[in-house]
Amino acid sequence: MLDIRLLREEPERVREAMKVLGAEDAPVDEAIALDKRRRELLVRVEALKAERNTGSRRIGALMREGEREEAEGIKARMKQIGEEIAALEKELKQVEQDLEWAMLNIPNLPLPEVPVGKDESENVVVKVVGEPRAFDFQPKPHWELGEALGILDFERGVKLSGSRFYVMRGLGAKLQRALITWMLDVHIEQHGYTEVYPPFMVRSHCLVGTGNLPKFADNLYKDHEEDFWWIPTAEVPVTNLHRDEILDAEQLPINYVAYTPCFRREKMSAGKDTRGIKRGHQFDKVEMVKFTTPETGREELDKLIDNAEDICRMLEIPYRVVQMCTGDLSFVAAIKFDLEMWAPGVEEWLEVSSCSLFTDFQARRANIRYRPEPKARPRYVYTLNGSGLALPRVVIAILENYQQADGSVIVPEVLRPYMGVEVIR
RNA sequence: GGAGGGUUGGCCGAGUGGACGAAGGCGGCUGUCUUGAAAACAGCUGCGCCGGAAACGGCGCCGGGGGUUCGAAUCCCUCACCCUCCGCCA
Repeated sequence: MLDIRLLREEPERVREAMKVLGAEDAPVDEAIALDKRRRELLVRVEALKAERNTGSRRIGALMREGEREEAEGIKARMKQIGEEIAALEKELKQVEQDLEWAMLNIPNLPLPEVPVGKDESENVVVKVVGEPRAFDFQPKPHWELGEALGILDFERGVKLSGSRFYVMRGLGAKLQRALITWMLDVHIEQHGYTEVYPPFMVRSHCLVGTGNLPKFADNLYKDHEEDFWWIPTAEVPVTNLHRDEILDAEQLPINYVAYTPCFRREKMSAGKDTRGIKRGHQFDKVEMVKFTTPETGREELDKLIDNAEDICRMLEIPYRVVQMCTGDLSFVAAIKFDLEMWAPGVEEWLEVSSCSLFTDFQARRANIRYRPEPKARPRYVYTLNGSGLALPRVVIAILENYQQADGSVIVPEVLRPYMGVEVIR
């Protein structure tokens, strides 16, 4: 959520931002009008309430003194004021609800350094690391390798749960588990993160906090009897860990890392990427989440990206860093970089991480603040997150980059202690 | 799933239809005293919103929402969560 004062004081700046984001339909003008109306109503309601409070206190005093008749007179007048208040409050409540809705549907503003562009075609490749391996045979896609090795079972996944589900078995299942454990260990031991194991189902207010609701309900699974939603990413429960809290400045930055499964409906990409394990309704991810002060947020993003890149480097898989242009930023991000690993079998760059700085956008929605100085007023923190990394796609990259002519796959060196074998065959 | 008891300020804890500012304690901050500290004493001690250049004033907040009333932490309804007991169960 943006600061309403920003809309009040610099509406042009906000409208300009909506233009470069391709979000001209965001209800900026509605919000400005509703905010104005809200304050008009508030001034009147509060004046009436002040009058009623004074009157009620007077009634109390008169009753104690036994002046019943005079009290009755004031009572009658107070009742009338009460009715006026009720009428005004009814409108006020509606205006506040409408304003809230409008504010929840206005996206975050991009940082000035974000390149302007209309869609993903104008994203900027910031750097490419590592050389794609030269094969002396035709590299196979992971679904062929995985099925032949007996470590990926698509048919049975579909039998159990339909399309976009698969089963991992044997060393395939173990490879994924090894990656989870190893990545967690790297972030905990080498990058200083604290491990968190959160709930995989959350209440809707958490999703509002991170910005998945109300706009993106379409992509989420929910229980239809109770207010439980399956998390689409660990970002949701972990960011909400500190909702409605006021943190101490010395606590910041807070660095969390969490492994969770993620659940997504993928309605938007119906029919896309249905082959293999690139895009399932359920996938695993190790996610990093940071809480920082506004002053350090931007540099912490660089650290976060570097922490994610470390995983790519240690796995010795070629990758590139892509900066999202304004038109491809997510609803909540002020700036965002993706990490993409090269997959020679499917011949594409796979998004394995998405690292974003949300400034105070999520913090305002989730009410996460900190106190800069012991006595000072609380301020909103900055939140950040990034995958470190998304599992099935790293499995794809490993299978396809480390495959051998006979269809076997060499285990990356860093994973061998976790796998217990050097080759999957 | 059933029955009962709870949810009060950073923490503990009192309260009950009216006295403006929710007692008291702890913790924290400031001051006095002291060479310094402790102790003692005194004062301060939350969050949000609105108006205002500011000083300051007002409104709201005793788990969430709604209701009764001139007036609710206090009564009623409802939801959530916690505790105890029973049942069921890995």
